Amino acid sequence: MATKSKNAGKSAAYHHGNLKQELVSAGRRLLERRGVEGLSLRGVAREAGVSQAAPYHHFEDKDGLLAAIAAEGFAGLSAEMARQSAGAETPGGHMGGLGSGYIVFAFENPELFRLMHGPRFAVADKYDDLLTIAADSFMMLRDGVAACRPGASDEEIEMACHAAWSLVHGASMLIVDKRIDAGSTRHEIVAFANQMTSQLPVSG
Amino acid sequence: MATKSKNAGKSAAYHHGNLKQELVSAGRRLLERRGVEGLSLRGVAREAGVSQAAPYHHFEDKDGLLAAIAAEGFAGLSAEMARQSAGAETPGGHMGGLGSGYIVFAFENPELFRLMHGPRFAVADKYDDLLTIAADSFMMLRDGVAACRPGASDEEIEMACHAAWSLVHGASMLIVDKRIDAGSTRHEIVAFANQMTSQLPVSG
DNA sequence: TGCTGAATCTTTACGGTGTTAAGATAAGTT
DNA sequence: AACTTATCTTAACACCGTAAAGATTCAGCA
Repeated sequence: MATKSKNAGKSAAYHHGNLKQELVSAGRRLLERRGVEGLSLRGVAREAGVSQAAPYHHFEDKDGLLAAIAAEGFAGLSAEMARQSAGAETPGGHMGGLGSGYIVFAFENPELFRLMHGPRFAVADKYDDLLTIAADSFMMLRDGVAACRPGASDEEIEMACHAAWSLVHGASMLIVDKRIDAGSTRHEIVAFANQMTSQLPVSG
Repeated sequence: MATKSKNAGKSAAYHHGNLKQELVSAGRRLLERRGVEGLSLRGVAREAGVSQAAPYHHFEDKDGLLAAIAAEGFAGLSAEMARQSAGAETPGGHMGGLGSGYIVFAFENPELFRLMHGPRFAVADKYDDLLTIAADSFMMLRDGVAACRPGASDEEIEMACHAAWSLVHGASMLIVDKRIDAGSTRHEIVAFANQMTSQLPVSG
């Protein structure tokens, strides 16, 4: 009874409720299927079953939608880092988990990872929300590094943090680009990542 | 005298001699001006003063031209690495030079560096020429690492090499994406790169 | 209940893009 | 000279991002 709220029964032609989120989901789906280059706004609208101009009522332009997808990506990255580092008992182990999480996320979401670090959001006087959420994972790394070096100066910590970030980021990129073969299963990737991070002075 | 060869005087309407190389050069020019996303095949043809379909007589498609541009990029990368490491007297110093060259090249050719590591050539059953020349810089790194660890096993060397590569590649990417500020002059970048590579066990 | 304004979606259109097919022109060969 | 081949142009196609204008539904108020 009572088609009171939105979309009571099933026939959601106009106004189907949460197009915005559905466009983001459709975008993520197409992203891993066709790659960053093959991702078109019209294609996303098609996938969501909506006309080509509909997305413009929810996003300023194509980059706006991509920024929303990238934001979900950064949230997933932080979550994976938290997951892999949970339960570690030493600062070094915690650090290794963070790095493994970073690399595992890239391995399991290659196109999303590429989008997140593409040239689109480098300017970013817009997209500061994106930069904020993107900074989360960096802060996790920095805290991990700081915990490994209790008495170190700020400069030392910053440098070690840059090195750790560069190491895991570079490894992720090279794996995604298939220039390094780190295995094909999640388990192998974790092992590779642990060997990798163990080369850093912070976790020694 | 004799307008014997090609393009004797000046008026090169049809057949102006070396369109292929000129398209690559025009592409590199537009690349740093408008970025990877803003680079269109029609734009390159325009810049070279030629019709929109002319490039198809020299390259299979747009990716073919981009691959040629990327190949020049990898050659430049190897050259910069050789330049920065020349004259080093210790294996560690040599290693640091290689890393600095890598990072300096990325800093000075950001869009080219992005193109070189974009998603386009990851498939690469075509483009194996590109992969070959791209492997040059990697082999320089590997030899440098091996020289630092005379008695090490192959596995150890490979792992250390992957770590070194990841470190300099990640730093380059993060600098290009403006997520790390490593300074604005070539001198500052070299200093940053040296601090960075000194965190690796290979150069200790 | 019915009316009104706002939110949402569609249709249509414009210029730009990658790519192909057909024709024009120059260079090289015999 | 004529012929072949390489090179370049023009014209066309489907796709793309985006804007303008119209249609449809929803929410609140009489």
